[in-house]
Amino acid sequence: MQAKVLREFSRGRHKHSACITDALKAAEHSCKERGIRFTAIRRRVLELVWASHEPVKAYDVLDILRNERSSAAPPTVYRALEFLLEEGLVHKIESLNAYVGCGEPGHLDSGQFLICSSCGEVAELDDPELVKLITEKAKQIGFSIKDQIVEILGCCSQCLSSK
Amino acid sequence: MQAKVLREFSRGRHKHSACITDALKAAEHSCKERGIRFTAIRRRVLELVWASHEPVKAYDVLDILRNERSSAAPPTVYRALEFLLEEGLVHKIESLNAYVGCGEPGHLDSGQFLICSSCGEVAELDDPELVKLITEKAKQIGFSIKDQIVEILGCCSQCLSSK
DNA sequence: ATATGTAATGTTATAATATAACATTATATA
DNA sequence: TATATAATGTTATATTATAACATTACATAT
Repeated sequence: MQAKVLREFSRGRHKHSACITDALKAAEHSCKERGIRFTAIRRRVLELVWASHEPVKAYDVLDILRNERSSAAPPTVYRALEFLLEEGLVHKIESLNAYVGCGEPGHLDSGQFLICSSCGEVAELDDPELVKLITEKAKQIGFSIKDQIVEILGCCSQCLSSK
Repeated sequence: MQAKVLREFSRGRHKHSACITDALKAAEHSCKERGIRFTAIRRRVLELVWASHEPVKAYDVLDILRNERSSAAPPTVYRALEFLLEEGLVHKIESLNAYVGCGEPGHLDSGQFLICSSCGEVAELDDPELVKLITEKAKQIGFSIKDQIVEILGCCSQCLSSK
């Protein structure tokens, strides 16, 4: 069984304005459906997170936001990120303290991330087989799962081949 | 196939001084074997990490160390932790920014962690099947793995049954 | 036993990440 | 239009981690 790739490594091509547009539309739709407010700040933070191929730091978002909105401060960004995380619109990469747009908004599992330490990009997989195996292992010792974090560190194929 | 449990949930019993002693002995042995210095600071930090059933924060270690050694400062602790991480004597739990003793020092894989949000304890598994599956999935998209982070959040059996 | 290079630790300062707490404003809807 | 709630503004501070340079301890070559 092949894992579904929710987010690919960019491989130099792919200036992903289309991804951003799609992500914003999907977010808008998903929020409207649930009667949740997709405010200007939240939209803009999501856009900034998507704007980079690499995971984005909260304070990098803040630096940009400050140029646009004099009132921007750490809570501005962290609240927006918290909202986006809760709504499944972004993921936090724990090992980097950074954020990426969710490849499939609204989607249930938390995703598995491949982190290339060479180019800094991150791919997202959705692999039900892996999720299932982890769930089974936990069950064997009576552990009830709320969330799974899978972050795979290494080198992507593009970077490997350009060495 | 059953995962090997490198570190168990304590379940109230198990005041684990024996674990600490074993861990220190194993660490000493492993360092001696490799001609690496297991200094007093490093030993003490490892001991303090092991002293708790729960993952330990760097600054909690520092608070204790300050009472024993007037020169203790953040770098004292972070350097010791960095050393212990490199030598495979402790693990960092990325989602908690905290550290646990490695259930099997010197051991190759990075372990899979079950984190109970109720009691705060962490169990460590070594599951070759899971490692293998992750490795295969990565391979399918041409990704070369350096390290795997698996942190499973939820509730341990003890806490589940005491609800 | 002493000199010497390297590794470890000491010391000070600061960077990077994140949250608390309370005030104000905007929005939905009764 | 009043009101409750959610969102944002604002200030301050907590938490986590590293940089940079000085000093000390240790291993080992002589």
